[in-house]
Amino acid sequence: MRKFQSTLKALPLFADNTFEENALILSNSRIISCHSGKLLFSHGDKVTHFYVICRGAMQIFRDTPDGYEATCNILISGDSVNADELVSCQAKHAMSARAVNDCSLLEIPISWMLENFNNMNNMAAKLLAGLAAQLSNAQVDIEHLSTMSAAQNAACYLQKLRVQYNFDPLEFELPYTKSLIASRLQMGRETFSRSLLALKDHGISVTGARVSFKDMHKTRRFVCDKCSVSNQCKAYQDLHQDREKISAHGT
Amino acid sequence: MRKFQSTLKALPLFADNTFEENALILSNSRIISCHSGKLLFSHGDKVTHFYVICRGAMQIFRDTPDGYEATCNILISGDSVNADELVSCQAKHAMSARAVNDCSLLEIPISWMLENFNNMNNMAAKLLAGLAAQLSNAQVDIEHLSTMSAAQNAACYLQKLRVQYNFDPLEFELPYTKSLIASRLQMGRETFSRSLLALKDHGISVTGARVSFKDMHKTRRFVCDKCSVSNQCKAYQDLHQDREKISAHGT
DNA sequence: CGTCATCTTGAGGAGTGTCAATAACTGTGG
DNA sequence: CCACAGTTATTGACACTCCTCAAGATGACG
Repeated sequence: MRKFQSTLKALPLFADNTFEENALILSNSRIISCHSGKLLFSHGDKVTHFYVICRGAMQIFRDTPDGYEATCNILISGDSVNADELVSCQAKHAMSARAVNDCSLLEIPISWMLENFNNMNNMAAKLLAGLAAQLSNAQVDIEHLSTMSAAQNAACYLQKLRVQYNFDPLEFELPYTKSLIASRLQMGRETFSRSLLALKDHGISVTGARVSFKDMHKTRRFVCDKCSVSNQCKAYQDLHQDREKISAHGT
Repeated sequence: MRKFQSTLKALPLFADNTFEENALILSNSRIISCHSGKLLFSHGDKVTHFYVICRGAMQIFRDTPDGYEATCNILISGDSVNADELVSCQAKHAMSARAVNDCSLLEIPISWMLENFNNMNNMAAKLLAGLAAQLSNAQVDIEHLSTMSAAQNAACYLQKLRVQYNFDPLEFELPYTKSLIASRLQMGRETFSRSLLALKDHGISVTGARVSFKDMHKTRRFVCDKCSVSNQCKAYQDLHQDREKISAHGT
């Protein structure tokens, strides 16, 4: 168990805990691996555990009435998967979660979390902060959906990816398939494809999975200003520097 | 100050506090009135206070680049106005808030809240629960925006109003102007108007501000099932019974 | 080289936003 | 009680965006 102490230290949620507190958590949890494509849980399943991503990315989605699946979010290392369900004491999962690539997850029983997270130094505050950040993101998504074109939405998402992964500001590779991104943006694959073409006029050229920003001036005029900066709240600001540490340890 | 003890007791956020705790809160806060149409705060203003609605309704909105304003939410008695900003320690308001009708608000300095809410029995948990509920609502909104027609959206919102205000299940009057509701639903006034006409085919007839449900079977097949039940989390389930108490005392 | 998954491109149509004109409602003052 | 102005709501016509279906292209991998 000792070897996972550094894993926990690298997760924002547990970073401020004492050695003893994290040891207590580790003795009541497991680190599981979830290989690419595997369902972690499905809509309607009983909520048994609270999960935090140590490595990899998870797609959170719901099944639409017409048989498709719509992606609500794509979470990465450091993110809590179901903090909202923990807090609102939901008995059943409202969404489904699937591994986008090979993942490591910290798995803590819900009952244990409910009894103990209030006693740990900053965990309640961190959970609050994480929820507030998620809410803020959701509100921005709503704003984007209702006021911006598909192309603007796509451009904003590319910006967000750049910030989230701390990518090279000029060029990077899409970390997910285009279909997944389109689904995340609540649009059809075809519309996303056409949108990427349209971005050429606004300083972003996309060939294959390679995204490159050619003219930041044009781009900045086209996207929403909220997406060029990190909208994480204070407690999560250090996350970028931590990502590498997290990935290094979470195996 | 004594007379406001019952006002606080009626607000879910403070209902579980002791007499002494609420006395402490009252001695560090004010109850202000905000008449219809008045701006409580604007986007960009410094965040100085945490607000809870005792009576009336507040429109939370943002200004769109093209000069209009888009409504994010309409909050009513018992709701916290800016719990997210409190928790994420934002220095400036991300949205604006305006009174839809004459309101009473509990106004607590942010600094005091930050220092003390962790010490009160259940307040941190209540704030968490409230945020989780808001997040869940936002996610449902996204789902609705991207998968349902304008008419379905409108029908769902009518259902939600019925639940939120605990209205007669068969007939009620819209509590806001149609323009405001349309804005809340992220659609044009005209589209909302046409949607209401279309609802006749699905068991809902709207004439003027009067909404009546004629055929629940048809309606239930048309709307999303999440909107017919309260999606508040446990801590807020008692709210319906409390609303009258709140209104009675919050003057 | 074939197979499978993913992505692109084209054509057509449903749904919603926009503009403009008209109608209904609200409150005020004569 | 009625006339008036101001707000709010409805209705029509039109354009545009995005979804859908269908076909073809590209790429990864055995």
